[in-house]
Amino acid sequence: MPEGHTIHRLAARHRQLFAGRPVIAASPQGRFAEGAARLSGRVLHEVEAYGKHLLHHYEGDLTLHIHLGLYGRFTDGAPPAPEPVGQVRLRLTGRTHWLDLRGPTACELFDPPEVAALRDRLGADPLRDDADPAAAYRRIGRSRAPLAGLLLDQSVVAGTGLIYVSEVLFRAGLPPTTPGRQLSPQAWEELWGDLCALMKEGAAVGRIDTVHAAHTPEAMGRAPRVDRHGGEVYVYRRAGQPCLVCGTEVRRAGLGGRHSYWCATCQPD
DNA sequence: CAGATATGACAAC
DNA sequence: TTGTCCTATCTGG
Repeated sequence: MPEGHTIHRLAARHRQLFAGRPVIAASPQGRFAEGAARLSGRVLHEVEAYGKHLLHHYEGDLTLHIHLGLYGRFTDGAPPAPEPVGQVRLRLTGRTHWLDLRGPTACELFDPPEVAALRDRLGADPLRDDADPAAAYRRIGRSRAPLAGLLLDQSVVAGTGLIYVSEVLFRAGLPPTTPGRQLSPQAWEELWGDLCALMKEGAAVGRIDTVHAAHTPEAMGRAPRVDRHGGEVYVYRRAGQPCLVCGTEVRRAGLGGRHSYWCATCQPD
């Protein structure tokens, strides 16, 4: 369930549970056996999220790099750890908790140059203090590519996924096909500010809510919508359903290999 | 049960 | 643009 807010939450969780002490690492599934062996017994110094990437920095300049991709997920708990069920790529055990990782796109060990290379190829992360939104606008403002694609490009903005991009464009009243260079610096400033606010709230709460108070189920006199991703949203995965604001049928179209959702009335060309 | 689906990313055409 | 990775969960029969 990973957009950037989830990864930042996981970073805080892992820091709290494991940082400052040695951990035991194992790969019950076997696919990360070598890495787990190298890791095992080291002290976890710091945990960091960068966009959708999670980094565990261990003693001896060894960093565990994890990207959950579409399917990856973590579970944790207090001992005793359950018998591994399914494909557990990595199990960490600390003093007070265990942690299981399944189905990640990436689970690998990085040395410092590899960590630096990762940072270098990632764009502005709305959840990081060191984000550089001006650099992102330099890419966006001179591109003819659709805004949705630019915002999903992790080298432009890091941590945004389909939900946040669809929703922030709805809130800005911009269709996903808007050419990047059509966005004024002021419009970018607002978009970036909204993205930061939405994702910070998402990271704090643990779900994605993007619907303004005026359009909540209570305010509009409708039933709350419970979706698998667990929040109230305007357009994401609502194709064919009425727009929460104007009633127009929400549309969906393929855009750069991903789906894009929008209301043609609230987000006119 | 088989089949479809999923908030992602990358390689190969 | 298409296919592949990889795992769990939800759907329909």
